[in-house]
Amino acid sequence: MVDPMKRLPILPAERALKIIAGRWKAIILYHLYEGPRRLSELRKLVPDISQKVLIQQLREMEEHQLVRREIFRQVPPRVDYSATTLGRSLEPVLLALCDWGRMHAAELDEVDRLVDCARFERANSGPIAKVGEAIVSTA
Amino acid sequence: MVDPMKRLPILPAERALKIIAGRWKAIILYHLYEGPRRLSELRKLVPDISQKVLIQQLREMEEHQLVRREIFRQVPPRVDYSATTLGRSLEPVLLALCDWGRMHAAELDEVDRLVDCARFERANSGPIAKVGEAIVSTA
DNA sequence: TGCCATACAGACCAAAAGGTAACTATGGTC
DNA sequence: GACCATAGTTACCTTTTGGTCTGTATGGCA
Repeated sequence: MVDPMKRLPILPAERALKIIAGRWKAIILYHLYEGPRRLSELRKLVPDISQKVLIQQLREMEEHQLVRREIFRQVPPRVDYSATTLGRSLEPVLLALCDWGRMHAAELDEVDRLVDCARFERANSGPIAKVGEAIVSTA
Repeated sequence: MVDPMKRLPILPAERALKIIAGRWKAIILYHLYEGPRRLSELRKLVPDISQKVLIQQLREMEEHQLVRREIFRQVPPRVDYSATTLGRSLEPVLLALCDWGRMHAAELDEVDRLVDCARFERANSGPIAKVGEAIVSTA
């Protein structure tokens, strides 16, 4: 049995990082913000992730209460994953990370390599702000 | 030789996470925000990190241009590390992470275990906001 | 009876990240 | 010549994370 809820870091910023820094968590959350999704749907939405890891990441997020898991007893089985309030509260933070990531790429002249993070970048889609300008999108 | 500047993720949010999610990067940056620091000083400020890993993290941040390294040819040698503009631009993001981490701990009733992140939490030191309220400290 | 779909679990492996401890280099001081 | 301090490097090991592939349970359907 895996230690349930093994202690998170005591420094808040590290705690937050530990919770969201999983290889696929941001993308998964991003899809869950649009509404509940079944495992099979998520697999299609994030095709590069293996099923085991997908479930792993979902379980960790469930443990940290970012995600809710609902089971419908049917055959074949149906399970819905959705973002909790706590999970949704992460959206502005992810948005800030996204903005900063874009800016960082701009500074290093690598914007071309970047892909849009659709919803995450709503705010400023124009020319990317450089260091002097606004950094966190004032929610 | 380690691959210099191996490609960062194409999704901005993931890129940002990759850059700042190192085990000690947030704390190191936090100390560099106060001014330039020598390696020996950082070692005292962050006693739990080993010298090898400290240097590793600094080098990665240098590569990503969050940190500047200045060498003064003296005996014994002197090397100063300081936050670049790009590094400083991360402060509001770390602040947002810190706030969210505090809130997350509050929701899970684990505030007691938390340690203050001094500068990172300047804004609201009063009772920690719960989910409904402001999440990102409006910089 | 065998096949389908869904949602898992488990064995096993590989790479990355983090950590320990010992070694190098420089040139001053005792 | 031995020792000091600073700022590294190196070999080696452990843990964590991510990944592949195969197996399982359920009950409907042909």
